[in-house]
Amino acid sequence: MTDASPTPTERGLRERKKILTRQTIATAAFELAEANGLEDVTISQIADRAFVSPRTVSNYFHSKEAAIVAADDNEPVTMLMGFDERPTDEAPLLSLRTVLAETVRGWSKEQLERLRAKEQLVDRSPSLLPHRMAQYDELEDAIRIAVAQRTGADPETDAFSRMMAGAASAAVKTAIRVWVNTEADPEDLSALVERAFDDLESGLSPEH
Amino acid sequence: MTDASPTPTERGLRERKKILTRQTIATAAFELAEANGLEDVTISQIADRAFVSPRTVSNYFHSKEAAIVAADDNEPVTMLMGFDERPTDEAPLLSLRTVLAETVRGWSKEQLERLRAKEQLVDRSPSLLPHRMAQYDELEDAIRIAVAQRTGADPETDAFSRMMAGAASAAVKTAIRVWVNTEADPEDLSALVERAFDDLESGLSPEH
DNA sequence: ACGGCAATTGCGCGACCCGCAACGTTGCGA
DNA sequence: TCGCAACGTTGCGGGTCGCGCAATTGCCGT
Repeated sequence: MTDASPTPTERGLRERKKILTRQTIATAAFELAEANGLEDVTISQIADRAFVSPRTVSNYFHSKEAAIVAADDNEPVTMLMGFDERPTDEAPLLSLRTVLAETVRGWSKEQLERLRAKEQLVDRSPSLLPHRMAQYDELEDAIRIAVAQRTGADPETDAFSRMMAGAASAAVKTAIRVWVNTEADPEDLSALVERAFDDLESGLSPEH
Repeated sequence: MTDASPTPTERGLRERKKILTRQTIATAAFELAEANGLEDVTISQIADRAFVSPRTVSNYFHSKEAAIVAADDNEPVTMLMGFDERPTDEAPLLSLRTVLAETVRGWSKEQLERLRAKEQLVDRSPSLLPHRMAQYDELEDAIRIAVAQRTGADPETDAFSRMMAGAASAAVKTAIRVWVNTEADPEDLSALVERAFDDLESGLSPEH
């Protein structure tokens, strides 16, 4: 995301098509960037590949960087699906752990492959990094709001839900980064998420 | 930062002047953005105010956004000063807590005021957000490397140091965000940092 | 079926990004 | 002290981008 409005809960064909267009553009941008390198991609190329006009590309994204990074959108909203169904008295950190690990476990081989490719592309092209970070920040926001809603706190000023959200999104980020940097891929991504949460639950004391 | 190279350890007049120029440009950019709004600031204006040519502004920063956000640089490297002097057997989280809280405590009234202004500017101008996030990511990187160095782990693949870094930088971020959103400013920023670390140490269990 | 509304498009302009080459200053060793 | 090599700064130029505006297209609901 990074751009535009809150994801509409897809009413009508109209909304659906809009989302599709967005994905198409993002995917086109990503594929071109991976093939040609970030610098050699222009908005026109992206537009051509996505069967829209250059102007439309700009309508959906501020910049080509934002478009590239939005490819294969692992949307925060999607990742948190199921959180509200967890028992209200459960510790929020446990709910998050469960839901996030579950979500990640559900990702297909192809999704995972694209995720890895995306992370590696970001590593190669530093100017993508800010936009990637903004995505993690979106996840953090979504978590913060969900947690605050459960605990009845004010999402803006409550330190605890903020800390929780920061820690949980950091866990996801950590798992992904370690997974990407581990050539051998000895462990499953969702297992890495679990391990990251283990660290959190143990107060980050060095007893690994 | 977000841009350029690792901060040189200021040898020679040359390096010093370069850093000064950078700061001057960033400050000019920030002040203009705060006065006129992000959209109405041009590189030429920034250049004029910093007494350099527009081309030089581009030499220092990829974009005006990056320049604005770099104002009053609370550099990660600076924030971690003192970490290496902590006893080697101390728990890394405690070292971080101590050093970061100390650093923050050392910020002057003016620095704090600019920090608040900067955060609020970012809130008003969403396209600054990715760059702001990249700054926090830089802090995270610095922490990760420092921690891995102490524990002798590989900074790239070690999950624990990554998690630690993510959590610690999230603590700083949390403290700052809460502090900014708290109109009354009832608590000191460094106290908020301490509280965030308290949450971490207690494994984020909801017993506040 | 049709009226309205939202998405898409083309145009145009001002800003931006960056390679290149010229210029001036700095720092260092002879 | 002097001179040269290295480096920061600048102007220029061209390609790209971001976006306001207005016209057009095509879907949607009644």
